[in-house]
Amino acid sequence: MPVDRYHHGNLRSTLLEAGLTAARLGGPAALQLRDLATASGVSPSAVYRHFPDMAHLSAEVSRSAREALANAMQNAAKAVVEDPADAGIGAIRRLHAIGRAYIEFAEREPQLFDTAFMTAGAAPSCADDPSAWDVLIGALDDLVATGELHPSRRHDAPLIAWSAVHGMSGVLVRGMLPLPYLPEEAINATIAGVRDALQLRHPPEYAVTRT
Amino acid sequence: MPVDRYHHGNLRSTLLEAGLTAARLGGPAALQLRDLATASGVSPSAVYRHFPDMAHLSAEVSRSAREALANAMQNAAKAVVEDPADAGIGAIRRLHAIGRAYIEFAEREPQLFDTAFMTAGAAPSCADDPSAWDVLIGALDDLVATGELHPSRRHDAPLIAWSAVHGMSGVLVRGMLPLPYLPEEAINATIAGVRDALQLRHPPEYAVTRT
DNA sequence: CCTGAGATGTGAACATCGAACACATAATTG
DNA sequence: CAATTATGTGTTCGATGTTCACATCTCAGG
Repeated sequence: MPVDRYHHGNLRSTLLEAGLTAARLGGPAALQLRDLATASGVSPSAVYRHFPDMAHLSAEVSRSAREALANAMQNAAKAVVEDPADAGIGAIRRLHAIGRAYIEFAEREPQLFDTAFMTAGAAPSCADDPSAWDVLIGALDDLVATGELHPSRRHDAPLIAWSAVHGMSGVLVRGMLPLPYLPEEAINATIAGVRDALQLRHPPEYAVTRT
Repeated sequence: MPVDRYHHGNLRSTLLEAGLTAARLGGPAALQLRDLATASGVSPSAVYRHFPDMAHLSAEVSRSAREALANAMQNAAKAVVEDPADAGIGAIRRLHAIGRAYIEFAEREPQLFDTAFMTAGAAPSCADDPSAWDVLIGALDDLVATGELHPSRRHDAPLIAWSAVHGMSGVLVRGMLPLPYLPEEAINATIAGVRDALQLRHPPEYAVTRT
């Protein structure tokens, strides 16, 4: 249908889509105005009708990447099955699930993860969009509500969880994990570390020793 | 002395120095061949006599930044005073010190920290240089030697400490710390989280409540 | 049904960037 | 002293983001 029309129709969203695809494959460096314009079947100057700047386009793509990350976490949390006999176990498993989803997103889509957090000290706060942070806050509130997390630990809990999970993601994305460690055990160690730091129970399927 | 000479003398180190200064002020984006050449009082093409590529120059500057970080950690560890009555306390305090030094380096020199870890999945391993990782390993071995860290926790310990400290650094550098948290308490929370995850003692001066 | 105004896309510029080349100059070595 | 190597210059090239005059489409109001 959209062939040979002088006007594109919805160039803005097409550019963002092309940007997301390019970022997934080549990271922030692949976000180039001329490439995205060509991929959208349009001349370079047309971009400026929808974005004041290449930086603004990149920022929007980065925001989309953060959204995709938050969605991955949310989906992982929803996939956790509740234990009817023990409400707290579900909350603990959800925290594990979102942490694991975060790191595995970084491992699965390293370039996109890099794009998500490429802003160099620009953003004054993270409060612009419903983000991974909010998903984490929700999970921690659940833990307090079910009595699994002591309220005195609630204040620092997001900082501990966020820094550990975000840090391990960055390590994996940059290929900075030294030998002989493997990504799989690194992820498990990080999740377990957060659990121990927050003094949470060990839910059955995440028991370290099984024998 | 070095005026109006056709040959610079030691252009390579001058370029690296200029690169480090530029990175400290403007981050990876400020590492531009022409600027560094001009700052070194030399024509752009001269750079290629000492580096095959701009990417190689940037990589060297990045390596220098990682070195500066490792030095900051090492110095912080050396500044810890031993307790003659309790050898273990010193080891615990050294772990705290190097973690704090890492994060505070990122806070003090965000652009340089960004430059230190700018490589996008390029490096296959981190084993190229005596790095922050080695300082961490040394501190953890000390903890085991003094009986403060249980040997069974030694294996995962570097992953836990590294991810948490590196992650909080990234959060602070990118200005991603949400309100109402302050950098100071975020740093304390991260250090305390690592300590709890590794089940270490609380050394006196880092006691949370003092009254 | 026009018709003109605003929205959207094009093409040809320009400045700047990393890079490549031939050439100039210094340092070193036999 | 001669010649080979090392190091720096000047010019040029392709690619990139950006701008501007112009072209084309859309659509509301006579």
